[in-house]
Amino acid sequence: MNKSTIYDVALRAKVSNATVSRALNTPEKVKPETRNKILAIAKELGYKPNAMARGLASSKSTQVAIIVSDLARASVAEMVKGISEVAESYGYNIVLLNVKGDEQIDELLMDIVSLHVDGILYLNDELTEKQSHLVKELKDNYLIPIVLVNTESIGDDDLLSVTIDYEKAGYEACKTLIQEGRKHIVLFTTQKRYPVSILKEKGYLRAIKEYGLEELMCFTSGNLDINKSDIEKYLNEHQDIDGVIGVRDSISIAALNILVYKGKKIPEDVSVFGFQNTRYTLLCRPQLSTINVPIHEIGARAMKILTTEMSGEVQDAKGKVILEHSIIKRGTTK
Amino acid sequence: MNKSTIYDVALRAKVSNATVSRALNTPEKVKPETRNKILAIAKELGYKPNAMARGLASSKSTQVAIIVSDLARASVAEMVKGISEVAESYGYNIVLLNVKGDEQIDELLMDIVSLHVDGILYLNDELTEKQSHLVKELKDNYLIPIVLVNTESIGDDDLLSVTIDYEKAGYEACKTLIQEGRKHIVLFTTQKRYPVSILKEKGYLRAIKEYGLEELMCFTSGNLDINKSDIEKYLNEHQDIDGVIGVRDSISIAALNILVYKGKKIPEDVSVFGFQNTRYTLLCRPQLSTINVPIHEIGARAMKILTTEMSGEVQDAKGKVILEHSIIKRGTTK
DNA sequence: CTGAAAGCGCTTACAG
DNA sequence: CTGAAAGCGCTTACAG
Repeated sequence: MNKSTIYDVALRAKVSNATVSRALNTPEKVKPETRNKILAIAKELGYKPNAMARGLASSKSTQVAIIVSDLARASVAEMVKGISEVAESYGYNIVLLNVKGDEQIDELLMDIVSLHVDGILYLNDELTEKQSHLVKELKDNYLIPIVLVNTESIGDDDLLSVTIDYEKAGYEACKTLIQEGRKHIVLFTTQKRYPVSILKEKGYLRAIKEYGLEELMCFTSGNLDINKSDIEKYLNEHQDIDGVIGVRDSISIAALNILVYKGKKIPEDVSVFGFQNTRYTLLCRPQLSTINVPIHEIGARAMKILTTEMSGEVQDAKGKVILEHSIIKRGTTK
Repeated sequence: MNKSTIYDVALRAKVSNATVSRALNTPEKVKPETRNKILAIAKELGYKPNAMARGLASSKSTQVAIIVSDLARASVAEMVKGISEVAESYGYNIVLLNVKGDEQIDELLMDIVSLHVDGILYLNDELTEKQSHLVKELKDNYLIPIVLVNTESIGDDDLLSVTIDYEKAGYEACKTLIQEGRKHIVLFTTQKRYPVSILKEKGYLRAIKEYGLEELMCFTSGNLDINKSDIEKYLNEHQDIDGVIGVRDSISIAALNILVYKGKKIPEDVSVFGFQNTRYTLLCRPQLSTINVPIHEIGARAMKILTTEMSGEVQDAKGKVILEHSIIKRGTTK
């Protein structure tokens, strides 16, 4: 059993607990001699500051909440991994919170208030209007720094966000297929109206209109199993499709597989394009062409903004940071 | 700005803060009349108990640490999702911690001590001997409940674990292929010696020996990119392979794709079998036959053990809980 | 550079 | 059923 407190260290070092605290947190304020002695004793005693006590006294928890919708999705998991690595390097611990739709969002936010986290990374691309408003309220009422990650706020909720230009990405995805000579390009998107999906659609539509092609959008459930039948039905009714874009890699791959089963050659007969560059893209056959999202940069930037806000230096409570994405061509495009 | 404390509530309700605390935590100890009044005022004031203060006073953080190696792996992400849902239903918050090999494991554990989490879920199937020992030490020195999830301890570190019988699963996977008439069954496993991989290998070997077949094991890096060349090389050198088992779905799928590119028909020429039943299995072509791991049951059971240990009731500090797995046959087996 | 003291916001025996 | 009081383990002005 090993639970020494700051007093145990102070006692052994023959100093006050205040000095021990300083030796640990602001070493420059302590005479080197004293400091070294304290540090040695702390180590010897296996002293580990109690984060709760420290948090209570300093009103800083050194915890950041990460809010996700569905961690089982590769894009989400990969992003959380990237962000948590950055957060750890900043000395923050991650509290992982799951939003399941709009029902329990109130509880969730209450929970966060209780936790007194130093900041919130909201990386739920399935952000709804209700959530957007509540998050804004939370920020305003409790002055807690919040950054939306890989998504952006809805309407006039001017929340900070770090993301890529999904409209442009959608445009480029579509244009890539157009330039391959595709004439009948379908966009498989989500039934639910999420900000990011909508942006991708806009970009797709812009390219379609620019080149005078036909708009072809199919709204799938987003659920892996159900998607399949939605997509299958659509492709059966539209035999002339020669280009497919999915708003998620998983959707694109579902379509890819169906196309192959229908006897299409990829990419000879049909080009397929995804979004996010998840691991899925490497496990399908052929490997999926997609939009690459700079996960680590996004995570790093979001944490940077959060720390700046947390330090209370600059409070530019609005603004959107757009990072560069790139197009990755693999086997599903020519 | 909305930061009322327990005193604000007490003041308005004309009671002591102790009574407010009781009304919130042990309502049966407060007269209904008083209780309702307090609850109403608390709600009106938007009072949210400060988790750090509560934790400090009660020495219970209601936080559980989840330790993972690589959240970007589907099996890990899906498991974390399942477990965090269970933990949330128990009222615990999740602190997500990443182990990156053996280097920073000491820091990580120190961090956990500081955090004063109520329990630890160690769901790193890439568990090493060093980690196993340190975790055991942590448990013994700080009396903190720890459960290994989907993995098990090494050597004589008698840590609690909740997992499936991976030896049996390996045996069954191999036997499934044998019963399809396969004679040259290779096991693609990881170079690094993890407890779970080793169990799968044992099971594979048991079936191979039982039926007098040839042992064929190939040790891959575990890294998605590198795996591919390892596997490709192996398959080129062993043209007679008619059965493939991978210790992870992703490895099996990598092999599956290579086989198809080599002109093999799946499952006519070669059967392929995976482990874990991740989402990957639904996105490959054909869909992968695999061992299904009961994620939610594992999570639920692990949390149950943790809460029991945390309550200090039973302290059966050793023991292995084995849950039932199942075999899922899809398109990669006959 | 160091110490005494107050305070962070709760919980929990102890009395009554 | 309720209150006064001590205490959880730190931090941080304030003095010196």
